[in-house]
Amino acid sequence: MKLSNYFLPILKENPAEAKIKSHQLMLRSGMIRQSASGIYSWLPLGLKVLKNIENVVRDEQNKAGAIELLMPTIQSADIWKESGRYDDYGKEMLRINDRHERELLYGPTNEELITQIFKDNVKSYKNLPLILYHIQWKFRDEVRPRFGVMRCREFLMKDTYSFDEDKVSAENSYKKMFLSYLKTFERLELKAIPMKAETGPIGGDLSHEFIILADTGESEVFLDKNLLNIETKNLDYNQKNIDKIISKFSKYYSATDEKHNIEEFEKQVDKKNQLNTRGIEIGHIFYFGDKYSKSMKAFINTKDGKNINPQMGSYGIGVSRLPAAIIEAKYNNEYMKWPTSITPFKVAIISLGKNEDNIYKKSNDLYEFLKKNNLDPILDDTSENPSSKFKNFDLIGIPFQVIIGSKLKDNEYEFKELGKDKEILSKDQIINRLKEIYAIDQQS
RNA sequence: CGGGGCAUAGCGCAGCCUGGUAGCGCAUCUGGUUUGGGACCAGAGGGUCGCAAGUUCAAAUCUUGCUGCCCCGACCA
Repeated sequence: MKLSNYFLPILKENPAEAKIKSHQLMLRSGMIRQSASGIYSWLPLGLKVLKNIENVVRDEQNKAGAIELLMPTIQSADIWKESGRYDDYGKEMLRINDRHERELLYGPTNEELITQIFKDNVKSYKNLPLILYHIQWKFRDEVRPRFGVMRCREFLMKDTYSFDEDKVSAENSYKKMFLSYLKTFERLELKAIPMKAETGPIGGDLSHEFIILADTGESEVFLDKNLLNIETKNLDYNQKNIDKIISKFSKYYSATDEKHNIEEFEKQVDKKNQLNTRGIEIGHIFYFGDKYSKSMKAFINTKDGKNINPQMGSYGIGVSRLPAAIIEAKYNNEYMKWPTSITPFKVAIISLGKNEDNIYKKSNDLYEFLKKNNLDPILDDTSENPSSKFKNFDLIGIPFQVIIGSKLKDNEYEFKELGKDKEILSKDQIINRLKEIYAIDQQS
């Protein structure tokens, strides 16, 4: 992409309404714009990040054996009456009437609809376990939307639903998702800590929140510092592995303020390892048994000819919250640096030349070359001042820059990884370097 | 929903107290100079001052009502 043809409305100053750094940065770097309280448009740069995150999440779901489908945003009130949640959900649910005065709603979650789909189409234990998911927009009429896309009303969520014949099998599905979440957040370069959680309106008896530590987080958390050192790289989806990693995490104390128990905390955790800080919830998993399958009368036949309600779980990741969460976790007050797995462009070429001079031509050649090699570059071909270009690219956080100016010889390119020193490289060296970086990333 | 605040050009703000028909910086457009860390000169465009009513010869400014947005709390991916 050439910047002169792109849509990247950058703001030099922080809009007054943005109070936390992720919100400020997302507005300033032209990622999002607010259209109403808690409702946002995603501009091209923000959309690229969002889509890239979505793809990482999707890839890990697929690897865990979940199968993607797509349910609508608008649902009929009928199924919610059946499960009993039409009244329970209260004002947070956006209710709509159509022209025939039929009651509809903008889905805040999809347990009812997926159970309906399941019950209409699955009858046998032979089809279990079954794990289905979708990535779709949700609406929750929050009492107080705030912090940009962090707590907004319309948001993109990945929600997965598992169906199993019995509790043991259901717990395996739960553990699979547990692992999948660790791997997903690892790829997003986030240190996510699973914590035992309240089940809330979804109900059930087993639940974990995945929380990243950040001063601006909405919940207070208490944990053992040892949790921060648990290695989550290169985990496979085999049962041994899953049990091992889960037991590692369960060994140490962690809780949100809701579940926090001071006595246990003091007893279990050495003074020097006690950490009391704030966190952002980026994922939440639940096992809730037959809560929905029972109320909505979903049955399957077992091997010995009985009819039973399947055991269910649901698993959410706040996809549209993640760009903000990643900024909160990674922005160091000087520059933003996107993880290579989700960066909106793989490399920025900053041309300091004028239209049609040699520097411009050299920049353009490199641009075409990188493009051919699938290294999705963005070329700043505008006639802005150099300093303004540097500031803008530091702001939008593309992790690698190639700067081309008059100081360099013909086959010299200034290569810079954000936060590190400049190097002078040749064209081939740049390609090789970038291919290495991004290929390694794709393998994980 | 309770408490607090704000609303003037795309963004950041001044003007309001003491009423006289709107201004600054950045951004945008034109011409020229400049080009390695937010440049310079000259010119230009852009606002029914959130909406409505009232007071007044006259309202961005005073009064009342409404709406929107932000912050703190209870709720959540």
